[in-house]
Amino acid sequence: MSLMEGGLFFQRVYDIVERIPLGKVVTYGSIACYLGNPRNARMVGWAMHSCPNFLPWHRVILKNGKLPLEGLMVDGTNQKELLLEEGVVFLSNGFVDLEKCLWQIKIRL
DNA sequence: CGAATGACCAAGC
DNA sequence: GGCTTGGCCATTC
Repeated sequence: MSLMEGGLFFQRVYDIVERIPLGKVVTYGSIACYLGNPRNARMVGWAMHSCPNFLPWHRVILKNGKLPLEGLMVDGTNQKELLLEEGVVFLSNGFVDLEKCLWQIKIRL
């Protein structure tokens, strides 16, 4: 609310990201779709770029299961390491196993 | 207010 | 399987 109040969408995105269960992941497209605009995935990504550090930002990935910031260090660690600690399953190609770990958003606004 | 930006997505090669 | 192109639309400058 007080932080980055300029974007209403951003606030919505943060609200959802904050509720992602441990060991689960969500795609940018899913969030955008849940917010009403399936094509807003790009905006969701931008929202995450400015997301507060207390959010589980590492649980938000690309729709094909790939990590957006794979290899890059964020806050002392990388996204894959954080997900592995939570028990997220990775395939041999380095992508997240969406079949097992994709979280279907079932919360009410 | 017009132009640029972006941690995306789908389609095509 | 990977790289390129076009489209999308709220936020920023």
